[in-house]
Amino acid sequence: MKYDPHKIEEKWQKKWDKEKTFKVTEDPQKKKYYLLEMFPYPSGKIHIGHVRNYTIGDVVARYKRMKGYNVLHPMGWDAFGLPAENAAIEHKIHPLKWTNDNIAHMKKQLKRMGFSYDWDREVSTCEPQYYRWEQLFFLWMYEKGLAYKKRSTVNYCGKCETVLANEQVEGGLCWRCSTEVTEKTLDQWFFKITAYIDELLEYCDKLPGWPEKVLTMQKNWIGKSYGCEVDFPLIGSNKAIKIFTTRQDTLFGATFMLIAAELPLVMELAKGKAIENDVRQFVEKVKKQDKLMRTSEYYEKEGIFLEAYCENPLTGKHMPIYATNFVLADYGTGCVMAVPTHDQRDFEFAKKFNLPLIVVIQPKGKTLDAEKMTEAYTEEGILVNSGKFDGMENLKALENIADYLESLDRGKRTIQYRLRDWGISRQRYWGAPIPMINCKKCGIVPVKETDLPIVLPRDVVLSAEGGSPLTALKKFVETTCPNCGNDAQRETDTMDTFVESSWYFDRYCSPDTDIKPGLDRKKLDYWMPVDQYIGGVEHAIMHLLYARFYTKMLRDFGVIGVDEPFTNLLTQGMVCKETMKCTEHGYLFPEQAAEGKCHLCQKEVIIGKTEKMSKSLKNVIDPDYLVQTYGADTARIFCLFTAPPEKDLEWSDQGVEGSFRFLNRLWRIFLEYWEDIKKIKTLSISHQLEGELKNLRRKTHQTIRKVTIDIEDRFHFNTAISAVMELVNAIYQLERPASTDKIALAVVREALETAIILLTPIVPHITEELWKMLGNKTEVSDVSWPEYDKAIASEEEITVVVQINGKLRSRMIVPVDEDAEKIKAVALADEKIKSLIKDAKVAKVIYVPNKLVNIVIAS
RNA sequence: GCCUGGGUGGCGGAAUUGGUAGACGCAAGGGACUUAAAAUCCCUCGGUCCUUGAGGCUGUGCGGGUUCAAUUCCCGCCCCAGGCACCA
Repeated sequence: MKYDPHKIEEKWQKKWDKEKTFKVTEDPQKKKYYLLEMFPYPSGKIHIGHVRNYTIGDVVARYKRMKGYNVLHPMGWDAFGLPAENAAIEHKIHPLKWTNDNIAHMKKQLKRMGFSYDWDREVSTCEPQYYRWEQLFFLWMYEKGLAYKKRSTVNYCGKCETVLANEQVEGGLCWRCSTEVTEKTLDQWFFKITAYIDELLEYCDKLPGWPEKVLTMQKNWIGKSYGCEVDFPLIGSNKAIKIFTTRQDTLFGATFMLIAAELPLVMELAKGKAIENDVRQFVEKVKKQDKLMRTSEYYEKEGIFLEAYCENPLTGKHMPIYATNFVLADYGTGCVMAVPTHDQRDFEFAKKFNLPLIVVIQPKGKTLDAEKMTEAYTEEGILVNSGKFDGMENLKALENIADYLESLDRGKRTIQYRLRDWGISRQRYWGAPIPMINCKKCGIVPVKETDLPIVLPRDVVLSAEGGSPLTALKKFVETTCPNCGNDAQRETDTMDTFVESSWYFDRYCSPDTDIKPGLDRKKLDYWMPVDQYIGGVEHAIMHLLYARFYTKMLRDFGVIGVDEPFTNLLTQGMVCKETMKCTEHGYLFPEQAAEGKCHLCQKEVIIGKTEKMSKSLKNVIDPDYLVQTYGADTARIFCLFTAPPEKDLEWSDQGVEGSFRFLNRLWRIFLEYWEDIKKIKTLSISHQLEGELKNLRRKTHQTIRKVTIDIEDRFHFNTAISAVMELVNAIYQLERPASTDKIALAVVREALETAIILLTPIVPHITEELWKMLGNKTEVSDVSWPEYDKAIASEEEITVVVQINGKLRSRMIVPVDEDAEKIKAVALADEKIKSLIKDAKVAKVIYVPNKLVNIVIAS
């Protein structure tokens, strides 16, 4: 009987589907476990990254189920987003149809993988019954001032008359028509994430189940810094320029002022001067520069003198004011005091424009000369040229100078954050409508709660040009003001799709609740928070921070009762692959570049960088072929075996074969013993064995220990699988006992049963089949996770190595936990060691129990 | 550029707290079985040197350091990946 994965897998999947094996309800008698994987964007087909993510999750879900937990393991669709609109434009399919077709296909693929989802809880975010609650929350947020409108800039293509996503800008040009992208200012909706900023930061230290690196990234993203706001009076005016600095210790060295070019203040200062036109041109130029690159160390620092001066509040010296490209408008006040002697960027700028340098920090034991400096001195030191603060250590002076500024009323201590409020407006069709109305008389008016949901209309035509199709749809836009009853217009911006993904895990707890607020508090109190969240590390900052913010907000609305949504987080590494490009036809799918030639023009394909698999780069692998050729169990075990979950996986076709071979090996050794072990009972724990059988039984119990630790503590499935492979190898190595040797067969049965149970979360189909063949009435997924016996698993003898000066010289086999002095004596008596030591003096003998002896000799 | 990770044989990886570097698997080579092939089973497999041994030296991105002992800790550098606020 051959191992036939397709037959076995489809049989069990049908059963799971029909019997709703993985459906769960709240059961106060059982301990709950909420396992969540990041839901997918329905891009068309599942990719290897999904298979990896969901296999990891499924192993944990099935493992916890066997451990006796009531496991919630849901799945759904992050169904709004840009690709649906692009598909609509390119293939003339409505985004809804495109999305739903993709969902249907991907759902089939996920089911074919054998994942243990409770499909009755499926959620699709583009459905009004989902986003209506998000619109309700929006109204509540508006009421509390947590949603507000503010002017902000977007990337705009004048030719397409369309707002472009960052992804749609290629080297400053529109991806469709290559027109130069410009900045456009619009009134947009923001969520006030900064209202929760300190709680978000504090809880970074209260999430022990999160990877340290993610918390560090979030802390840095929030970027809390302590400093001072300082006023620099404008000469010839009663106004002042306000700056933020964390380096008030260098204030006496500030010799000029820098302003971000896009600040309105720039044109105000230039107004009416001869340079006004030049300044305007400079500002336009800067606006076109890449925001990322502008602040780079190597980017050309540009600036223009505004023919204006301000006064240093401590020295009284006049400081020329420049507009520049390397100061960010949206951090701090957008103005920076320049201290060329102690900031490298300021130094370069000062050299370029021939501006004065004053040293205010002297390093210990050296004297800096402003004339001879070739770069800024950014280390610690002693203050000079700083009035009454001279001689003070610069770090200590931070406090004193802050006090002084406050006493002069020229500045005050402030806290500055890097994190900005969350802009959620999108000038797009395929998203949740923002439930607001613009009335000429009443201004911005919220939709009445009773009028929700504002359903996204279906009958729109999408094209590459002309902006959001909602704006053009009269029947959607035209409405009456809920306040005064006059004609008014609906908001046509839709919400960022990160809004949907900020609460879908709540909705899974009560997916069918259709009364306000769409979340059943009782059910949420049972399931929330998520015990284990698993997803790509690329979401480490934005998605996770937004979800944390939204959770705290919903808590304050009384909708849920938890402070944080995810107790434990596993960030899996990405699946990466090299990209392939044709000079004429752009990125190519692997099958479009067979034998290194473009399928359209036969031109040589350019192999590009290795990057995260993504549809836009077309460097994707279709998991269907894996399932078709080897079955879902092989695809699952391969994804787990190839690398530990948190590590990036660079795709290679090698290795799948080996995973398939292992399952066949398990199948064959099982068949070898099948007839003989069917009716054999397992041995009691206390049964004494000798020799090979004793060794096999020890290996069996050691394997339980190893696999349990690897799954429970580390999620290191690759080493768990290795351990089971070793156990299977050990069964192969045992000399085949006679059919009458009940004791030996019982040991083999225990080893095989153990291998099957331990592999159940990983490869659920083949194990279910083998378990049934053993004559069991229940299913293996309902079996309790096995416990190992400490006595059986323990070794009696152990290899201890002998080192001389840290170099391996000999090894010896000794009883485990042997007396230290005895072992040292045996090591020194070793023939080989003796001949190596000869007459040298033994300075020290170190013994690491059950591991090694290191003999230190004088050379 | 900034923030965060990572770098170990031909390849994926293992080494859990500073203690035997290379588990397990892939690829490769050799052998057995077979008319043959596939499948299967067995053996070899970091590099290098010779006196071919239960051998020596060397080896975890590069250069230093701490230690009896460093893939692991510290300092400096190189390379790769992710995120950088409208891809999700």
